[in-house]
Amino acid sequence: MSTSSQHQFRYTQTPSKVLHLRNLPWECIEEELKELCEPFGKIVNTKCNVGANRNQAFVEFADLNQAISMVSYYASSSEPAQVRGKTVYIQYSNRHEIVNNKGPGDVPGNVLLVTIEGVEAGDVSIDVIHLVFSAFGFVHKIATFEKAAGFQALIQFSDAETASSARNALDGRSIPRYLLPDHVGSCHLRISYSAHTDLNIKFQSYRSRDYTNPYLPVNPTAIEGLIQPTIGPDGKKKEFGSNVLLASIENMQYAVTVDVLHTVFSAFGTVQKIAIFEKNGQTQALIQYPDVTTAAIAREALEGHCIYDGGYCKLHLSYSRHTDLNVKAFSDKSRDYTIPDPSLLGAQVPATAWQNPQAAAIYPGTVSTTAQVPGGQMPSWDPTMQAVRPGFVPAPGTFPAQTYAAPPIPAYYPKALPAASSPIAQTSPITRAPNSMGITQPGISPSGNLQPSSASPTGHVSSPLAQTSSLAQGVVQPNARPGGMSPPGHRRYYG
DNA sequence: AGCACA
Repeated sequence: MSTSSQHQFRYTQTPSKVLHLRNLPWECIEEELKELCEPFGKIVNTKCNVGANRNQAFVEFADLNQAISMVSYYASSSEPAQVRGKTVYIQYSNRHEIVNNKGPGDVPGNVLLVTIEGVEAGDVSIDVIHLVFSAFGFVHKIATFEKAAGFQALIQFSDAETASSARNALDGRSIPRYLLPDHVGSCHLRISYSAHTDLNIKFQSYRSRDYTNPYLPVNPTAIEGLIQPTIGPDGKKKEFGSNVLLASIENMQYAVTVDVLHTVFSAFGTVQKIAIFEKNGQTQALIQYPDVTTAAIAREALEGHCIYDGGYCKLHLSYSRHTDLNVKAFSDKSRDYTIPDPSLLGAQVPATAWQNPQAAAIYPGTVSTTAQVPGGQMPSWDPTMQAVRPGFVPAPGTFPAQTYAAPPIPAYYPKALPAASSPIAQTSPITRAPNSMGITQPGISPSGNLQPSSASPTGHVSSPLAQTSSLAQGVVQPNARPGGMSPPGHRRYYG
C-alpha cells in the first residue's frame, strides 16, 4: 500500500505516438499546438485545454518515430519548447491514441453553448450576455435556459469564425463583477459549440432574443418574468411593476441632473417625465416610462450600476407607486418631455432634440430611415441595422410630434445593439481591476473634461452608463461594428 | 509540473 502510488513518476516511459504536454497557457489553441509539433511530423489529432487548469494537451503523431524525435529533440535542446513564451513540458502519454477528441461541443459552428457557472438563472440578464458576446461580432440570437449543467445560453453568430473568436477569448473567463448582482461570487464561462445553426426564437423575452427581428412579438408571460424577480428574496417585499421607477442615488459625489438621468434612462425607451427630489438627505428621482415593460427592462439593466466611473452615483431602482407624475415641465429638478417646449415652438428643433437625440431613434417604427429586416433573416451584418442606432437622428425639423407616441415595438429592443467591446476583455484581471462601471470607455470620468451636469448641444451625452448600454450615446462607436476587430485585451497574455 | 470523462 505504500508503493502503489509511486508508479505515477515514470522515469522510463514507453514511447507513444501520443505526447502529453503540460504547463501550457490556458488560452492555448489547437493551432499553437500544431505549430509547435508539426516540425517533427504529421499530426493526426490533438486535444488541448485539458485538465482542471486547462493547461495540458495531447498531440498524436501519425508515426511513433515522429513523437520520439520531438521528445528527444527537446530532451537535449538548450531552448525549451514554448507556447506564448511559456515553457512546455513534453512527455510520452501513457495512452497510444487520443480518444474522443472531437466531442459534439468541439465541432466548430456558428452557435455557441455557454454555461455560466456559479450563477442562478436570474443573476445574469440576457442583456449582460449580449453585451459580453457582442464584442466579437453581431449576435443574431440568444436563448437561455436552465439545465442540470446550470444556467446556459445558446448564442448565435453569423459564422463559425466569429463564434470561435468569442469562444477562444471568453472560454474560462468570468463576467466582470460589476455586471452581476452582489451576491454572485465568481462566474466562469464554459463555452463549447452547439450543433445548432439557426435558433428558433419565437418571442422576445427575458430568456430569449432575436436581434435580427425586432418586430418579433413579445411573449406576455415572458414580460411577467421580468417583473417577477423583483420580489424580495425573503418574499415579504412584494413589488409590482410600475411604469414609474424610483431611483435612489448613492454616493452622489457629482451632480446628477435631469439631463443626465434622461440620457441614462432613455437607453431603454421614451422617458416621459423626470422628477428629482431629496429624501432623508438622499437624492432620489422618479422616472416615468410609457409602460411597465420598459420600466422593468430599465430597472433590470441599471439596478446597482453607477452613473459615473469609480462607484459614484450608484443607482438603486424600485417601482414607484405613481403611474403618472405631476411635474413642472421645465425646472431644474423636473422635466415633462411629453409637453413641447413652448419657447421653441417656432424654432425648427424642439428643445428635446439636442438634449435627447436618442429619444427619437429608439423606436424604429417612427423613424423613416429604419430598415425593416426582410423576413427576419439577416445572414450577416447589415449596415442598415444602424438605422436604429441612436446616432441616426432625423434631421432637425423632421422630428415628428409622435416621437413620444407609444412605441410600436418593445422598448428594450435597441438595447440589443452590439456593444463596443466586451467588458470581459476590457477588464482583465491582469491589466485592470474591475471597478464599479469599468465599461466607461471614452474617458468620461467625473474628473475628466465632460461635466456630468451639462448636456452638450451637439447631442453628445455625458453618461458612461448610457454608452455602456450602447444606446443613449448619440455617436456610433468606431469599434462597435460587429464582425470587426477583436476587443483589446484578449491577446495581451502572450509572453 | 505529472494524463483526457465525452
